[in-house]
Amino acid sequence: MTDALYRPGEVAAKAEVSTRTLRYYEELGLLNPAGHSPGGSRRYSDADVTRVQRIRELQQTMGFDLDQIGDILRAEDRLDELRTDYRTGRAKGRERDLFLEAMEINDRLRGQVREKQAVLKGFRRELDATAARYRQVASERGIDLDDDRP
Amino acid sequence: MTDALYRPGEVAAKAEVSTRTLRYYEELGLLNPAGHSPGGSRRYSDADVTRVQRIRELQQTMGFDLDQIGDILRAEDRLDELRTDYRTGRAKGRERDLFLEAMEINDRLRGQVREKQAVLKGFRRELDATAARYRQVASERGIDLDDDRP
DNA sequence: GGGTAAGTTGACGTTAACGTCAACTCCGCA
DNA sequence: TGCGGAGTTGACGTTAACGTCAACTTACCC
Repeated sequence: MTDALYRPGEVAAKAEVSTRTLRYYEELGLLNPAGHSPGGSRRYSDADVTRVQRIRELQQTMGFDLDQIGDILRAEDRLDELRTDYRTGRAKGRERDLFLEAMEINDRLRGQVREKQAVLKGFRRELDATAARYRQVASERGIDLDDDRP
Repeated sequence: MTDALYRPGEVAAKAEVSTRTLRYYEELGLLNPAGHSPGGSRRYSDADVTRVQRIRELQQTMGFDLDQIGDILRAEDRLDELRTDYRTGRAKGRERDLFLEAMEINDRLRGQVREKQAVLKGFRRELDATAARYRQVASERGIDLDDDRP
């Protein structure tokens, strides 16, 4: 249970973003500092740090824009909410509805990921096929591609 | 061998982009109309159309920006060039070098795709795991998620 | 407790990837 | 051959995702 709080600069370094970016994410409602110093300076938790890293991953390698990322994060936050509701017994007779909502959110995300995976797979197949063609022609011509000649 | 030529508006419709986008791609050197009408209006070939579609795919689902896409397209164009050089015998004694260059280009692209695939796989595993947890807890509690109650 | 590095808000600047006029020109066909 | 829709260049507008600068205020460290 590490409940350390970090200053903006530290978080920025850890997540490889600028402090401006942290404030921008906050402005968009994607990130909220775990707390503030008595003077009003932002203090971030470990969870905040991983959240920033997650945003970057979703943005860079998944290609989502910050708006879609907002949707995803809100969905995930909602899942956490539902879980707590459930565990604290606050769900009363609504457990099944909670589960259904949670799984619907989950399914939506999975759909998006699968789509991207399919496109990537196709792209990669092309590349592999091209590589194979090169190798074959080379071998037909008796050219050794693996040998590192001086 | 369909050597039909299309007008900007037709291409825009086929590829679901604006004519402005076509001119922008041309400005960036990503796309060059197969020809022009006597009066100077652009005329595109089928190859041009698929090139536009490819640009969009690389941009939207692969998350590359137009600059990186430029690199990729140039690499692929270079591969074509090498192939023609090779087939027309223009390569003389350089065949092996040509192959090596071609495969290096190919490998770079494959590396980028693999990276993205890895991240996607991880993301999807998380989602699957979450879904599995929900299902398990639900079954433990005797909640039937598949049934559509009225 | 005083200096300096770090943080704050506010505002304007920047870049990519187009959208949107405006003012002409071109193309196809009746 | 004339006319309405499609195309052309040039220029300026727009949005997302920050960068940057200014003018202060806070936070630590000796």
